Amino acid sequence: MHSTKEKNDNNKDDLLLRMGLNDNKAGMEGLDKEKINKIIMEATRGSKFYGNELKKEKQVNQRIENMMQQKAQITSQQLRKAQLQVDRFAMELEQSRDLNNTIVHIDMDAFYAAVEMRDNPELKDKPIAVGSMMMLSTSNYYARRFGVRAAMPGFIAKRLCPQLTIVPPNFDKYQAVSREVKEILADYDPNFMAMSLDEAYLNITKHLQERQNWPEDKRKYFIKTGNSLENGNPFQANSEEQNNPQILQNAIVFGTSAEEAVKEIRFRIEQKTTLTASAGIAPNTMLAKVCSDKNKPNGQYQILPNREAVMDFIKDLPIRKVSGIGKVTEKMLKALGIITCTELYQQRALLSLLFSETSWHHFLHISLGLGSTLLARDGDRKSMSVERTFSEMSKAEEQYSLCQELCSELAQDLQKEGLKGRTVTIKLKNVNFEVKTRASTVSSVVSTAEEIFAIAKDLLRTEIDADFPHPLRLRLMGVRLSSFPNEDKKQQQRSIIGFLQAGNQALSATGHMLEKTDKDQFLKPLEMSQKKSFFDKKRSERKWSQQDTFKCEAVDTQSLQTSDSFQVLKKMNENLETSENSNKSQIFTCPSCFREQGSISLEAFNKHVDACLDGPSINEDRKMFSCSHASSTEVNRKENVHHSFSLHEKQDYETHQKHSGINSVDCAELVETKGNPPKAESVGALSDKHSKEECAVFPRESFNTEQHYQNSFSTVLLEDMGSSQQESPQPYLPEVIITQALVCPICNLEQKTSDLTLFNMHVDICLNKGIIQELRKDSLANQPTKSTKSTDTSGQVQKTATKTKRPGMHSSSKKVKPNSPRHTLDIFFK
DNA sequence: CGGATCGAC
DNA sequence: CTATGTCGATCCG
Repeated sequence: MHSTKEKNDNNKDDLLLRMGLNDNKAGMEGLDKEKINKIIMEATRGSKFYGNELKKEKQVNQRIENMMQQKAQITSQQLRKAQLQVDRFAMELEQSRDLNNTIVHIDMDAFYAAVEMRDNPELKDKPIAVGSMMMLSTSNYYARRFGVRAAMPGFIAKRLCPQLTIVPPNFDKYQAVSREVKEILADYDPNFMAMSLDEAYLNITKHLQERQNWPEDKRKYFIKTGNSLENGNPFQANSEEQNNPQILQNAIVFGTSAEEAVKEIRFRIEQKTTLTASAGIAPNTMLAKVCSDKNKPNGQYQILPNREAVMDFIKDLPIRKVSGIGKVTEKMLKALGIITCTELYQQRALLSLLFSETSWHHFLHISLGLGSTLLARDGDRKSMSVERTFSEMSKAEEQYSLCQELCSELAQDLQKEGLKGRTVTIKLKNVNFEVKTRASTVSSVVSTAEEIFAIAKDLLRTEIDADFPHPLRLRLMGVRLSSFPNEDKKQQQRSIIGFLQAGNQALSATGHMLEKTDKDQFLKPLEMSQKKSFFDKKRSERKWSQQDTFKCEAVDTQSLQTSDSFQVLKKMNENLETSENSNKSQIFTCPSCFREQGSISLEAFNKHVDACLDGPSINEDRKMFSCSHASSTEVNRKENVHHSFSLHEKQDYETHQKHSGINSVDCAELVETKGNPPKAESVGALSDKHSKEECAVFPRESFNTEQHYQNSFSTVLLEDMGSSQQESPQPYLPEVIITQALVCPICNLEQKTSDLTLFNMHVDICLNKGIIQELRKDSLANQPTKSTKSTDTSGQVQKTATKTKRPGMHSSSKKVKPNSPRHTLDIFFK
């Protein structure tokens, strides 16, 4: 449809505008976006690859359509309810916000290409890429002006930029350089986490503390003006850095701030390797990563450790920039009108109904600017594999022998790490780019080439037979081994600890444990798998995941007018304080109708709340939510706990990278050179954010054959903070917008926010500061029994309709064991 | 557990 | 001619 297209284009432009990317710097050599797209299209159209891309695109579109149907069935009550639940969780997250760490993300600029240019002067001032005709790992900024990107096949890059020099990768060299860089990084955080050869996270919190007392000497570095830097002072061109560090003669003194420390790191890297790096400084890894992208190349950016700064940064941030949000997720969320983090936050209730628990939790973290503050050493390897692409192979005999070869290679790699596993998986990709995997698990571990091949061969044979009389026309084959046994001793220990922690988490569910809710910590259910069978586990997870936990939790300040909120909260707190055990008689005030419910059991109270919520006579004026994502209170600083892990670098990964052909797409590079004009060369930069954005091979239009979704959605993009959340079969009531200043009744300070949610959070925190700790201990002490609540729950409430299947909703791994009523209350009062 | 898919580098 | 390789995680059946 015509209008559809227009809308999309507008959205895109808008996005680009917000990202500050939509200017094509004219005058420089290079291509504009249209030309790039055209060339790529021509090179692509009609190829098998393209056909498969279209097919995949259709599947994604289908998923979106399903999602939209589900969305259409959601009632306003369900949504309201979800809102309460989600906001309760958001509140917990807010309280667990930890701003006390200084996390740095270091990212070498166009790493492989930069190394090649450094070591071969011929390549200076030329567009180059590292890789092969088949696939490029990275390109320099010059080449990027022509649309040449990482993850692009070389032959297409050549069409975009005929002068392009493609140099084959020298992984050994990159590794050596990487080691040099890591030596520097270790000075600032011995436990830093290397993500690849060119990227690492550091927690420099401790370093900064010590650094405060350092004499100038220890922060003083001499500028090397040796041969390698014949062009003069490497720092000279950088106006930004010129001010701060004191430059005296040939030395620079860096300050004691985080920003200065990171400048020092980058300075030392450049001095040592003649390569530049970019960096991001923030209170958590998620933000640091995004930051490092902001002033790339050769720049840095800091988000100051206060909530306001974080929220400000997050506000217009396109979700796609966040690690973990890929092409598909971006598209699905876009279908819901979500592009920025603010929009992601605004739709949180809906998302909780449409996505799995892990997914919407992740989304909520992102939209609140939360992330991991720990650099957890990554655990033991879970699988090892080999795969290879080749020109079409149709003879079964060749296929078997190739399979055998792969098994041998795999066995070799396995031997290096002394690994044995029980599951063998083969991967096949045919000439149409369709991928299949077939797995088989045996009862005892295998590791030799012969053992693995015996299993892989059977799997392969089955596939060949299945297609008989036709041969398999393959372009890729792979073999993987997984299901490694648990390392006995340690594993058992960990298993016990893990179990206890899981218990704690389920019980306390308060800030304490929640600080770990980042992606990294989310997972790790492995301990449980020993106790229960897989299916047992799944079953019990499902059982507890949803409905059960709902009732009393629905009580939430969010839904209340501020004054009422305070009253109710206070009252409930009093009740809690005085009543020893939950299920006895207590006095509750219904957050929906605001009537005291007298001395009733929790179940009864829950029933009442449900009735109130579900019933027709809902207090329609009730404030749902204001959307502002803006600043608010400075809150709840946690103690600075320093976790130290043993040094761990991802050597495995890198080693593998090394002796496999062209891999490791340098996806990290790219992007917006606009806001901050790059120093030397490299201007222009075509819009896309390459690291992501489907490695940009295809013009968006080419695959978007069915964009009509965009229009069929009733979702309304919010123009300002007060507008309704979204349209649904039963549209929402307009929200009440609080215009007057909000003054916290506890601390008496005016809160600079018009966002009720945030204000309520503040009040809650003020109110409960002291009490919470006690409640936590309390709840831990009183291990709740499972109580009658679940039956109670099943008795009424939703159940039907939309509860079908949303994209997954395990209460994955760890959490949410049965919540006792007592516990639920506990959660509520934080 | 098996298979497909996503995402990162 | 010519569109990677390796790993971890999630979700669904």
